[in-house]
Amino acid sequence: MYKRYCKLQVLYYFCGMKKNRSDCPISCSLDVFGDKWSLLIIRDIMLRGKLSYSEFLKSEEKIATNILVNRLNILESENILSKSVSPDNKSKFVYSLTKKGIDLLPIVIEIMDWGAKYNENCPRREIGKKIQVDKSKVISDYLDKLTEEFG
Amino acid sequence: MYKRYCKLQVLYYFCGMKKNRSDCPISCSLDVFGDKWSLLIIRDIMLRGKLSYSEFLKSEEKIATNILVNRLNILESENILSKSVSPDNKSKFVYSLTKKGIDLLPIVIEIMDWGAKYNENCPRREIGKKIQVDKSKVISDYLDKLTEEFG
DNA sequence: TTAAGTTATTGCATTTTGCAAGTTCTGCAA
DNA sequence: TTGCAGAACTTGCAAAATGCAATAACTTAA
Repeated sequence: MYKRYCKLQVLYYFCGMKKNRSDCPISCSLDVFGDKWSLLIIRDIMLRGKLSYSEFLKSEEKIATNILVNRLNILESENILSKSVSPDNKSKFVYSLTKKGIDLLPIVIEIMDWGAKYNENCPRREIGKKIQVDKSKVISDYLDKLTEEFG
Repeated sequence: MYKRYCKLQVLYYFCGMKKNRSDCPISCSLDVFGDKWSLLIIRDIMLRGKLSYSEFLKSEEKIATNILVNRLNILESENILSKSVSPDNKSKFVYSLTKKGIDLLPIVIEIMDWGAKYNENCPRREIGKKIQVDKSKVISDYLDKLTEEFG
């Protein structure tokens, strides 16, 4: 029963919501991931090795289950994530980044760097420190890693 | 009368809303500008030479007046924008980017590049084409320009 | 066929957004 | 000094999105 609902949700997304506010690339991008949750899901899968609904749910920001389902559907509809049955556990789904999703990496890295620079209460972890030393190397290294893993 | 209200809005922002969802720098950044409008205001001032309330209001995405006031207050409270009387027209305010605001440039550029790459209906303008050729040069050129203008 | 793990839905309260209309403020010119 | 026009801001209401807690559906393996 809820599969049908899920498909409806995707359908609504494509039918009703496809109106971009303008043809500005920044505006169009924000139409897709301009909210407080989408890029955190991307972060989890991109930098923290999380792959499944239940793992995303455990993140410290405490996303609600309905919001998570909704965002996963949108990101899948937009071809940023793709969903498949886990090879390890056949009753489980795993999400992977498409090329389009992997290409969000520089945005995520820049946001992380800015956030760490201007928030005293945000400690830089390994990756944050590496970014300070050589940001473009971090990006190209992760790009290779993600391409190997998902691409 | 509305000046007092404006100060109240800022007060509410500082008192009530200062709860970051986590100490992750990405999450903290999104707590500030993770919505569909804030970065469009930044874009207008950063790349389009817009400086005032009435100019922001004219952008093609058609932000509502109450949302615009709210976001300007937040961005000012967060020390991303600063507000002053226009030297040209004393009955007018102009906003300028702080250092913290200028440092959003790489994020904005990366979002623009991604958006142009994955939206056929988003034509690349001059800056979009320059980004394809040499992104880091575009960033450093604009950084110089913005620093001279605002910094 | 049932238990355990995983994913999805629902209903309701709260918050945010969108929209349209109106208000206040400021400087300037008559 | 008054009135006007441009600019900035507020308000009220409807609509949409979010947050929360409880529940339901699905899948596989035993």
